[in-house]
Amino acid sequence: MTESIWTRKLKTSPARETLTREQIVRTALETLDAEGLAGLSMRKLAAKLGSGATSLYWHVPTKDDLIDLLIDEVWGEIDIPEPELAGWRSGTLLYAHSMRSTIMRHPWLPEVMYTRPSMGPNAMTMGTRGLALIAAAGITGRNADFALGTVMSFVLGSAGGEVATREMARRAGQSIDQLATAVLESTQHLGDTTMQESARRRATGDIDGMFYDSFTYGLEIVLEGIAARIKN
Amino acid sequence: MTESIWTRKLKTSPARETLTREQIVRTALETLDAEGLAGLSMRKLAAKLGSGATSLYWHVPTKDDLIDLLIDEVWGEIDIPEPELAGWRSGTLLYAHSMRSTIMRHPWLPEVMYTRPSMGPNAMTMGTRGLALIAAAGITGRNADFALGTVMSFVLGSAGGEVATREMARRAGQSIDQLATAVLESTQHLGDTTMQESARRRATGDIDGMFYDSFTYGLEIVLEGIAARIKN
DNA sequence: TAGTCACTCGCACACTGTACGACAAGACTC
DNA sequence: GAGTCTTGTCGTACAGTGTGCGAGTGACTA
Repeated sequence: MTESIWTRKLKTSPARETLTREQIVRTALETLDAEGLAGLSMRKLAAKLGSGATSLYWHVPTKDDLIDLLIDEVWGEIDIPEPELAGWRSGTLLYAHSMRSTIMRHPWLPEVMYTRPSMGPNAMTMGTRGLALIAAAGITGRNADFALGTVMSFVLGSAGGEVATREMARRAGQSIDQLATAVLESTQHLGDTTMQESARRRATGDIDGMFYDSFTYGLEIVLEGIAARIKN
Repeated sequence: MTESIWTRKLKTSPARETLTREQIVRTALETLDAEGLAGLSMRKLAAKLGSGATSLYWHVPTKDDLIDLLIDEVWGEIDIPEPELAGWRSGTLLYAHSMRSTIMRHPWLPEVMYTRPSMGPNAMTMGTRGLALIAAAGITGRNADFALGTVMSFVLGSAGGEVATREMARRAGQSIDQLATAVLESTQHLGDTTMQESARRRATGDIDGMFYDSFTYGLEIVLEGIAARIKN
């Protein structure tokens, strides 16, 4: 007998201070949320971790793979209720809202989604649980895939449009309200009264509320359309 | 009197061979369609035009601005029928299909859309004509903006998902069918029968057709949802 | 003939992802 | 204790990126 387990356990635990993939993912996520996709470079990330730039490549094959990890990490934040508890309709409603707010917390998501559709474990369970909700509505087979796809497409498209607008304002150094009035002014020069009115609606009143209302209105349309499909 | 208009006109036309913005936009669009967003660099574009790299910057302030021009250029390809001719429902259907096929022709579109929402002239008229369709359905004011936004969000999300999947296969050097069977195999290891069946549906049978069916199914849901909104 | 305008372009800067190979520290075997 | 293996770090280097700057050039005007 050379050692008690206790000291031995201490020895087995990382003796040399070392980078971990979890650590990298966590820090990368923070940078991404704070500075956007353009603000994430391997060198800056390494600096933030206090390591050499190329050390990261031992833990992660490539930057794109790191982003895949980040996407799946974030999918894990989405709540999908059990259909037994919520019923298919309010369950899907909650799911859509949870997906939306996850995207709002991580505004870089839509941009990368259209380059690298994630197939990680969290994306998988999201699919499973989503299909369970749709199945509770009585839709099965191919149509279940389609119906779930419709909800996800809408949420991604809608939330994506919102983050894009906010990003545009940020880039121009304006608040969204300032951007809205700027757009309104630019429509004044055109003779297009339809767009003028639309722009005026956006420029006057609470924009955050309008984004939210737009989302719930569209979600209602989608859910109502699915409900109509069931009855027939 | 110094010159006849005829010779004068010839003189006024570009005497020195010179780059034009239209030319740049056209060539950039070709490269983008052929090689994707990552394949477009200012140097390569200039080389393709037979000019020095920084010459482009006289005609276009920055690469991002060039992409804005390209986005609006492409919006111009979308057909939006007059509501008087098609009625709101089939008019919106045609519009959505036209938007989808435009995105499929220019697969880089979704990716850039979520960074730079376009506000160019073509985007404007697209908005006007879209709102006209919705107005024909009897929806006005805020709700018209919302309803149109729902359709566009769905189309963008759905078509975006499709191009992302195709892009993923391309990157892996596989056909979409090969990708689908690869995904099916990867689900075999998991005990998740729901996703297994879903993956099997995708792996067996015509994938192009399935993408199309998925789109029309979702579009039907959206239109039905809007129709339900009108009746009440 | 001189001057102005419209445009081109080479150079340079700061930055990117990442391949490569040298290095080191702890763990394992004899 | 000595030697080898595994795990991990990191400096250097390469090929690329967007673009600011300033010099240069051809055509037109006064």
